[in-house]
Amino acid sequence: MATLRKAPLPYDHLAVEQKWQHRWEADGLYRTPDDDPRPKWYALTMFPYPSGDLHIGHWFMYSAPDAYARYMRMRGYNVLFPMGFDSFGLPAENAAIRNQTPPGEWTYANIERMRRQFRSMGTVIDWEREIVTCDPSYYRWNQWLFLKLYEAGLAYRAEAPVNWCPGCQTVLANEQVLNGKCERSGDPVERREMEQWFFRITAYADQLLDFSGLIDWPEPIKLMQTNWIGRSEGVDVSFDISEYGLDVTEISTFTTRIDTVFGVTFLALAPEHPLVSRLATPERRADVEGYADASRRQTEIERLSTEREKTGVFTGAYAVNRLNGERVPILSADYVLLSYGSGAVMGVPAHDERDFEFAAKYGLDVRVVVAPPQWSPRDALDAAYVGREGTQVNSGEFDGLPAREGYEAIADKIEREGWGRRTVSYRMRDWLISRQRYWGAPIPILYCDGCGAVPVPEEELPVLLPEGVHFLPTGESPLKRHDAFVNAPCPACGGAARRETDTMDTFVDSSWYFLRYLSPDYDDAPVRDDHARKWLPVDQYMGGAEHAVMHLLYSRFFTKALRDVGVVELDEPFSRLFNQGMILSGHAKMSKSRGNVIAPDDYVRRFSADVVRLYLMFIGPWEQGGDWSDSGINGVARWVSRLWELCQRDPASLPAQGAADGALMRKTHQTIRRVLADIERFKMNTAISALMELSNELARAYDDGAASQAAWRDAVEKLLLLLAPLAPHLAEELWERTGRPYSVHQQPLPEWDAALAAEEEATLVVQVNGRPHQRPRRHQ
RNA sequence: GCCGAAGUGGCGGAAUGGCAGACGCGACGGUCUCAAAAACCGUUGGGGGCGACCCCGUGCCGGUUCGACUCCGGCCUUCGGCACCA
Repeated sequence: MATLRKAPLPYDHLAVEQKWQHRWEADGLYRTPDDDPRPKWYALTMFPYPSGDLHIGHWFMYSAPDAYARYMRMRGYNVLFPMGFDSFGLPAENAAIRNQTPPGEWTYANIERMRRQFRSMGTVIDWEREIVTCDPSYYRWNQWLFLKLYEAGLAYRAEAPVNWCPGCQTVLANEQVLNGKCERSGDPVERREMEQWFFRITAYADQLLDFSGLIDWPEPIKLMQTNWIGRSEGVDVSFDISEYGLDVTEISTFTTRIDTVFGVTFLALAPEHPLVSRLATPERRADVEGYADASRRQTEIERLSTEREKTGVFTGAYAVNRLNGERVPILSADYVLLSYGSGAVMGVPAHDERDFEFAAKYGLDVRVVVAPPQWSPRDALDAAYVGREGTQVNSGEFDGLPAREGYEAIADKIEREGWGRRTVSYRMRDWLISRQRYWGAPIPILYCDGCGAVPVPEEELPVLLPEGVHFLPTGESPLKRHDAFVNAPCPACGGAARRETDTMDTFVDSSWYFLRYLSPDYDDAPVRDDHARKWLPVDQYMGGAEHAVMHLLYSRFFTKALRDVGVVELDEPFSRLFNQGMILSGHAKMSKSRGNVIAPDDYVRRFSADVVRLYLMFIGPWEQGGDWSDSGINGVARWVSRLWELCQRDPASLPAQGAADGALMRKTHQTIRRVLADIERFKMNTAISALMELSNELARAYDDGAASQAAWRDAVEKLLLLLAPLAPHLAEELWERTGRPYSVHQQPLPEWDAALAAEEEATLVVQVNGRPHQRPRRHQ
């Protein structure tokens, strides 16, 4: 901290801040009563993982929401602003493996430290409502909710190809794989065939695409969710393979371009498609199975690489295109994904870029069936024509129709003939929630040889995580080797059964945590009905955009699913959403290896929590993040020092009438208007700069003796009220020292008067040819 | 490749159709001091002029408008998301 300002603040900030923190807590100033008659406002910020320290990113993330919550309180709302810890997860387990400390011990020690650090911020958080997701009193309800979804058919177990992270020794949900790598550890993800638990989020795809229940969400987040869900309308059309005498007589394919079906020159099946090996002719079998094995062995990264040349292999079999009776070859190709549509594609090289590239490589025919404008039958295509504008050609009875009409006419015929039907496909997959790790909520299921998968009865919840387990360096879950945990009687038949040893994805915990704050100690349900009715939905949610398709989508799904099983009456969890940006240091992400980590505690000791908070908000618009600079925080400390001195000036020496009274009042009302509007929109940076301007003007007016005592007192009072949400300790201390009644945080916000805020004289700018001309002198 | 966001002084940023650069940082000059730090005062987009002032300037090229950082079209760069989704 070499460049930091050496002079401390002109007051003992540590003593002042502790004094008020204790007083507020002793008075229960920030308790949120459930029976308060004022209108409710549920403000929520994403809760942290208890990694050990409240770092500067947390301070950045919580300063603006705290100011916002305080602002809403002063606007007269009964504001709920709770906090908790998202405390299941891998770091605790990795720490346990490293030093053989139980994950719970490590986690709770971290939570304790972070609670202290949180308190040093001086937030408005109601700690009586704190929740800790790794606590049995919380995860009991996680398990209970799982059972509700299970009963409703929304939780199911299935064998499926899954993403396996070798580093984390567990499977991952699709959303948790980025570019073929584990979102957490960065290890390349492998494909495995495993029996796992899923939540049927796809059943809600259309509801999740409907954002009409939201009041104000960033458009980019809605768009990301829309793209992630990836709804496509198209047609399922089948091709005849009855000539092979199998029990399966047709292959179904999904297409969004049924207008191009007369251009089909091959069929491509995913290598894992069950029909591939059955259709392969004896002489092709070895090649086909070798190809399937090779694609199975590829990692996600290799398979997903778009630069890679498409590969495939001929099965030796043919399928009949029922629209024109043609026999087309069936190939197996790894650009076809088993998990999308039916895992089979009708190949139309003339009108699909991928099919075109594939056909070029394997010498397959290219037949134009949607003629581009200005196209002549003699023209060969040098690329696929994917436009929807064009005329049907080579398409039998549909020739001459515009392709858009051809699409409908062909779809009608297919439905009439029973060859297929219009349908919708989604990119989104069901949510894989099994994790092969210890530190999570156990999935409350038993396996019995006689009865199969049996849910743990509600009254036996929670299924407790056993303590005192031994961790192997491989990361393998100790639950698997824990006989006392695994062996349990079957609830159905009383015979010997084995417990599920997988735990739930920690995103399950955070999908409903906003409910538990409403009745954290309630024992009969995850949330009390009357409390849910009073407080929900969350009015303003705040947090990082990195959760666009994970936490935010999961929470929306959970809310709708819990509504449907009767737990809550709610369509959307979060009415308004605001995303903050990221705090950087030296224009780079903070990391230990870069050595650019900013430790907030050091700065708090030197400058006060208020200065750190003010600086983090002053650095720029909250949604854009910002770059930490030591000289920047010096500037805020300087301003706080000036404010301290300024607000305590003795007005006794001021006159009864001041020459600048009008100007001062105008500035005061303009400042109120600006600050209120800015905090509302999370533009804390401009709210603070407006206060700086007002304080500058106040200082000038005092020095010039141009303010009356009354105007001075009024302006200082409004300045302190506006400062209260942004610098709560400083405002409270100055409020007291200027003889005003405790507490500034129980005062209403000042109001502004449009007439008083209006400029008294307008400057008329004369423009000639659009340029200012003869700029008038400004009158002082 | 597709989708989205953003490009403004030395730096963080302000202004979303009306005097570009508020507020702050940094820098420079000054006051105080034996000296320095801190604090305080002043100057600070670039260029020109002794001066009142003048010219240029918001990533690039065009357009709309009396007037564009702001709206429209096309490009460039950076960041974020998705990435063979048929």
